[in-house]
Amino acid sequence: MTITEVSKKYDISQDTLRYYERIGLIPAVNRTKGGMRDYTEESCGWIELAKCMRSAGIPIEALIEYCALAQQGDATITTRKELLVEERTKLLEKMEDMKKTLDKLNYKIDIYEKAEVSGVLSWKK
Amino acid sequence: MTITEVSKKYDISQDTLRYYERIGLIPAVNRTKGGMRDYTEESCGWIELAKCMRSAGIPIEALIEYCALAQQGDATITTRKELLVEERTKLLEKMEDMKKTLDKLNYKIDIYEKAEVSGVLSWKK
DNA sequence: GATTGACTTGGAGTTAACTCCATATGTTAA
DNA sequence: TTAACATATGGAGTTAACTCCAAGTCAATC
Repeated sequence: MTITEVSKKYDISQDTLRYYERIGLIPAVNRTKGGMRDYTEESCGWIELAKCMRSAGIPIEALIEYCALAQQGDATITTRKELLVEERTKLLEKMEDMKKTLDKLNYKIDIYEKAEVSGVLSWKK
Repeated sequence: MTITEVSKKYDISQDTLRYYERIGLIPAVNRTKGGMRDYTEESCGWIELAKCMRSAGIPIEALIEYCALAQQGDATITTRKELLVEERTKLLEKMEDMKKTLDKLNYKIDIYEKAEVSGVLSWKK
C-alpha cells in the first residue's frame, strides 16, 4: 500500500505517518526500489494500534518504548506487558475523571434546562 | 483565602491559578488593599469547576467562553447550555474511544500473560 | 526598621504532538 | 520525453496549556 492509501484508510495525515515512523512509534516501513514507502499488513497493524492508542491519549513516549521492545523479540514480553498494564491503569483513572465531569455536565445542563422553562436561575449551583 | 491555600486545596499551582484568571477562565479574583488575591467561596467554585473540566480534557477556549457568558447574566442561559451540551457530546465520544482502547489493552495484556506462562508468543495479534 | 518570605506583574520559555515547507527525486500519462 | 503529480528528506513552525523567571511590592517577625 502507498502512503496515500494508508493515509485515507486510517484517516491519518501523511505527515503524521512519516512522523510516527521517524520517531519510532512504528517500525521502519518497507520501501520500493525507488525509495517510496510500501506498507505491508504488519505496518498497517502498527498504524492501527498507534491510532487506537493515541485516540485514547496514551503518550507517544510510551508507544515508542513499546515499539522498541516489540522489535527486540520475546525476551521483552514481561516488560511490554508491564508497560501496557501501567497505561491501562492511567487510562482507567482518566475515564473516572471523565465520568465525574460527565455527571457534572449533566447536572448543570439539567439546571439550565429548568431555568429556561421557569425563566429563573437563582438556584443554580 | 490566600493563593497558597487555594493552591493546596485544589492541588493547582499558583502559576496556573494566576494563568487561569489572566486568560479569563475564571472571573477576576477579589483583592486586599495591598493588591493580594483574596479568594471567595465563589472564586473557589469557579476553580473547582475549572479543575474538573480540565481534568476531562475540555479545552480552555470553551471554558473561557463559558466564563464570559456566565458574567453576562441570565440572557446567556441558552447559549451556555448549548455550549455545555456540545462539550458533553465531545466528552462522550472521547469516552467511547477510551473504552475501545481499554478493550484492546485488556486483550493484549491477556495474551501477554498467556505467553508468559506458555513461553510462546507466536499467536499474538 | 530591617530581614525574611509570600505575593505581584509582564513576559519569556517549555513540552507534546503534530504540521508545514523547500527542495529534490520517483512515477505515470500524453 | 516531458509535463504533472506523488513522495522523499531535514528542518522549521504551530498550538495548547502550562511553567518559569526577574524585578518589584506586601506582610509578618525579630
